[in-house]
Amino acid sequence: MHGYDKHAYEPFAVTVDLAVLTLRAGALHVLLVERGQEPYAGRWALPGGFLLPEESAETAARRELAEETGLADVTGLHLEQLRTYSEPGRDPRMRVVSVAFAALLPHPPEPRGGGDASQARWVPYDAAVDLAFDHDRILADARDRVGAKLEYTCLATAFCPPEFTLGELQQVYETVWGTALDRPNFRRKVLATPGFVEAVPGAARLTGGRGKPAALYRAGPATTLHPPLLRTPREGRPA
Amino acid sequence: MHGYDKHAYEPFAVTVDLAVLTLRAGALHVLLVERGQEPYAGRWALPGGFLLPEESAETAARRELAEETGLADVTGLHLEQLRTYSEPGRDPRMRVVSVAFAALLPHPPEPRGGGDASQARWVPYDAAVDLAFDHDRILADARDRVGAKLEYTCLATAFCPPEFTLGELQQVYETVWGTALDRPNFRRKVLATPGFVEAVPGAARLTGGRGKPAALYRAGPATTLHPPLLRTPREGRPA
DNA sequence: CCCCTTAATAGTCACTACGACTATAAAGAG
DNA sequence: CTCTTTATAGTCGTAGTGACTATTAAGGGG
Repeated sequence: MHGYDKHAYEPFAVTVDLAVLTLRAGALHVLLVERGQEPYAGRWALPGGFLLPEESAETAARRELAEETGLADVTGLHLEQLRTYSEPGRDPRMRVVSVAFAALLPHPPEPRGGGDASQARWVPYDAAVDLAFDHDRILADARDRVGAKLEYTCLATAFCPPEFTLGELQQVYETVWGTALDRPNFRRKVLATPGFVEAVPGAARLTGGRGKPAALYRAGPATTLHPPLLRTPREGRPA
Repeated sequence: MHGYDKHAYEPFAVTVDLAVLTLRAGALHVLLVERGQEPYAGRWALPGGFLLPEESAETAARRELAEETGLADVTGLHLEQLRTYSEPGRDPRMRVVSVAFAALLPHPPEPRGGGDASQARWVPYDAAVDLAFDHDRILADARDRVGAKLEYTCLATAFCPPEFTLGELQQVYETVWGTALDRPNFRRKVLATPGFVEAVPGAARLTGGRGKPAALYRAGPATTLHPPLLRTPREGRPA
């Protein structure tokens, strides 16, 4: 362990891969880049790249996101380590160990290609298939993780702008989980959880024109939900 | 991204570190090895070591566990990736990225030193301080993760032998969480969760001699708890 | 042998959380 | 003005659970 004598020290390439998720027009989207070179040239992939000698995986993840997509200094970016993929053969060129991240952001700007990516684009989650490397699996793992964390953390606000309506917050849950939620019950639950959201006094937003204006809320100081907001097996009514 | 042109490919050493947890005499213990060489020679550390070229991190974790501690082919070992630690400078010798695992096992055998470890030993969790590298942090993260997963998964049975009493299962929760639970309520909850445990027909075990013999149970097919078994802020009565 | 202790198991009660639902309020469209 | 849409308020019944009390089945000490 941690010694040179017993096992030869073998060098590995270490990369980061990012599953950047957001909500656009009520649908879950993921940020993909088109690969400019072999292997998998022309195929879509998650943004990512090699770790530099003097940076942590978290730092590298932010740098790569900025470089490849032009999403520099995004406000409200939630970055979270997913897991590390280390199966031999996952990169046909060489031995690569990749630290995968899930990133959530609100109000996504339009990305541009850059770095090694010929272009970058938001792609609906369901259309993001047949990706390069094992990125299909990483993306699925990211969605699973995010869906699970919605249950017992306040993560959902990471998909929302600084001020949002409860309807928008509910849309986050409905979109990620793929289920419909009862609006009064959702509202009761969120407001009953101390620190989840805070009312913005006197503010309201017209919801796309029609209907009663909704009150605005900000994310509160809480990070976990006690008790959790469970996604029950059979919930909601048809949308 | 994943190209050679833009960034130089920098080699890293990749290791695995294991936080192997078990219950001994009603207390949480962690498996530690004494380092045989610099850096941190003589200090206690989590078992672990370098990844070999043709193995995944999971494979390496099992191999290192066997090599360094003599715990070869342990039955009922639960191995789970925790996260990857990649801060520069976490190893004074060189740039090392480490994939950390949490491992749970029942009825631990007495380990022996081996490999690069001069000795291996079960250490009570609270006594496992001042470890080498950033292993204090990894160990704390492992305990947090296990404690959280007890709430919404059937992980607790991984600490128990194949057949166990509900009292033993409750001890797992109480020990990891550090709280006392009400026995009748715990029982009601566990038995009401389909697939958590299955009764072993006609079997009972004398519980240390005194008291009514307890019925024996096996782990059931379920993996998640719906609804979860929450550790509430103020729970239980003084032990 | 009886009674005490210990631990497992059974059952009660009240309160909370929540799913399902109805009702009201406030906006725009026609 | 009325219809539609969306937000918000409130009601009702039930499942889950915290806090208990009661009973059962073992060993130990007199």
